[in-house]
Amino acid sequence: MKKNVTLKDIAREAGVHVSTVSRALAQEGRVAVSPEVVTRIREISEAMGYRPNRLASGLRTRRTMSVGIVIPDITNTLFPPIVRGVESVLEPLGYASILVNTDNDPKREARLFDVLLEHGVDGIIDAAVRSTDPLLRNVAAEVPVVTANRQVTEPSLPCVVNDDAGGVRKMVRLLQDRGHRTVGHIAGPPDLSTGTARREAFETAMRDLDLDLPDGAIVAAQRYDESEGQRCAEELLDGCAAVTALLCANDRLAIGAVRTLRRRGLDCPGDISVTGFNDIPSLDLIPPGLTTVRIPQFDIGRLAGERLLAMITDPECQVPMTTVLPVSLIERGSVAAPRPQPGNRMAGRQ
Amino acid sequence: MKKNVTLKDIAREAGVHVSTVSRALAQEGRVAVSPEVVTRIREISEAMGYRPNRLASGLRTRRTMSVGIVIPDITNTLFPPIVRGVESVLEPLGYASILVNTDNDPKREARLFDVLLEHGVDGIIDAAVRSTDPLLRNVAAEVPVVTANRQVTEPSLPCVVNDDAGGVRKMVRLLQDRGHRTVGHIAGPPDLSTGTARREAFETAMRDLDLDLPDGAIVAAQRYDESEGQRCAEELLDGCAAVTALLCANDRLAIGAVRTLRRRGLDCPGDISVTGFNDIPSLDLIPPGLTTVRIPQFDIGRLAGERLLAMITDPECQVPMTTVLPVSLIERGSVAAPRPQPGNRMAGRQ
DNA sequence: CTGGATTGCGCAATCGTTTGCACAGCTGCT
DNA sequence: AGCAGCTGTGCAAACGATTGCGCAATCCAG
Repeated sequence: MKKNVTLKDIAREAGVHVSTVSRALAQEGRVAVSPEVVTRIREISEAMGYRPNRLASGLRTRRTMSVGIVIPDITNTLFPPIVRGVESVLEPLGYASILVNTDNDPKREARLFDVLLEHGVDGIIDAAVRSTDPLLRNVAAEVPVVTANRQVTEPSLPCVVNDDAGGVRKMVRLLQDRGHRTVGHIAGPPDLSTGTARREAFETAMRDLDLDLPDGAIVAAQRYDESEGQRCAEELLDGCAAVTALLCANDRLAIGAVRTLRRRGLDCPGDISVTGFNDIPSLDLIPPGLTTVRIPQFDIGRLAGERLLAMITDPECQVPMTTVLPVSLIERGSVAAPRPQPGNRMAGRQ
Repeated sequence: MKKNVTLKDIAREAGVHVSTVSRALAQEGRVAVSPEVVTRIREISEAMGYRPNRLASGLRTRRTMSVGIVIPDITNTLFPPIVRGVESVLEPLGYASILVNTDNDPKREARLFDVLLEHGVDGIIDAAVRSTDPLLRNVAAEVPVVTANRQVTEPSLPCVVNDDAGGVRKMVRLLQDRGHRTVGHIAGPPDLSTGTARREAFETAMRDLDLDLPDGAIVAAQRYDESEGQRCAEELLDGCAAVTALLCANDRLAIGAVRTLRRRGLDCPGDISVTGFNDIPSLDLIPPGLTTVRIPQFDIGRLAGERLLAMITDPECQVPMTTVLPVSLIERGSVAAPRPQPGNRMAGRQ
């Protein structure tokens, strides 16, 4: 493991003081250095293969050129594009991203926040935040924080989120257009902003469009995953047989719901229509082709990155508290008109 | 942004010197500190919410408690489980992972290596390495490096890889069992170890099992993605009409190949069988259900993490140069017996 | 030609930890 | 009693970069 070349080495080579080297290499010093010296030092540092020591400079300046990205789980395909979006703005500037997975475990989350702060990250993007997250509040007191995709209830932290309400509204309208009157909702976890926002939007839209919302037509999942989708669909179908469509708070729930339908011998969309949310990658390849709401995953990350960057570079600057990104409806094969005779459903059920 | 509490603050509070605090907090100092002082200092540091400054300690010790993870692209579902595997061993010990995406771009890769080294990572796990990678060689001279999933040609760097050859062999034997005699191969990029290893294994297996390997039955992709799979399948079908099965070097190539078949009006597996490699997540949901080779993605990461950890904690230790993990065959719906009359294919082609 | 402003650079302190060394007090041996 | 060997703690020098301050040298105006 060979020794790295430092400012001192360059200074010795160039016959100047290390402070001069530092200033020559700094892009925009307020202290002037003669142009000739600058170019000479630049050349020497280039030739010697100088690589700044971020530890040393960070120690002195409290700026490490690194950020933390907090997500629930990188194997969930929703998040990688968000991460790439963040990177797309931070990486070109030389920032390193420390990525951590919380697995939705508060203990883990606390530990990971500590790890990030120990490393002195310049800022944090949190896509794993729960609606009420006391830890993050404390973290935000020490370093800039932006939440992505999700938000805290009290909008005390800048966030970049999707137009969840708009997406649900469009979807309910689509189902109404297709002739559905009784729509069930598999809601997301109540402790996540996406879970509650989409649920509230669903209830509002159903009311506004004068559709039927019987008891038991809404079941909330504990987690955003297929098995919960499966479980909730069972519960919902058992509790509310009248539904002709299932609006799910997220694609994975929807995939689980479709699986339940299949196991009950029901066809999607023939017997029951199902819709998702997010339009996660390769969703188009999975039958019956989920009709869903596409969210701009990459842009969520990108904008969150930009907001964070603004906060980092100018701590005084006022970034918008809430940035809502537009969503769009993606129609595939999982929505059809409801069967004319409700009796048909019973046939498939046997 | 409040100031952090430092060793000095604790020292003042405890009425001892900062060096004593440092030693009291260090898990296993060779210099003794009296037990009473240790517990008192521990309590005070706990009460004051002390958080060690990794920058300062890293500056002094050249150990930062962080590692770099280099992958081509986190949105490629092959890699997230590997990343989680690495984390599963490093995170509990308090390591932070700096994750970078190379996009298979050497320029980017060079920049990212610099970023990692500037931050003084204690080691690097590289899952994006090309067979010949001069940059990584230099990096490895400065810090421990383990390659995961892929390896460099000269096994000068410790690697944790899959039994590519074994997987291909099993697959060729399966196809033979099903009655195939002329099998095409969509090979991976020639600059990746997985590309060449699987291709060589394919050629060997075909020869060993005495199957037909006509000219044009092997086409190499430039990248591991669906569009290349599509393109290569076109080329292969045009150049070698006799094949009844396509063994693809990876799942994404296989998905592309299936798409080409569909566009040509050919059925998979009815007209042509197709197989993949890796068994990436949610592959089971995509029709026709790719028969593929499952690789232990998580374990690849986990073992790579363990190897790296060993190298970090004991620079003298000799870790095994090559660790090969067993793979298993996953049979789904994309393989069937070849059609008895080869003429049928032409019918579908019109 | 002189004096104040400006320019270019060096000096040294600093960021928070770690660690080799020194040293004081104590033990136990002769 | 004297001395070697502990043990527990303090001192101070690093690690590599940044930056306020000071001081020469230069410049320009009066």
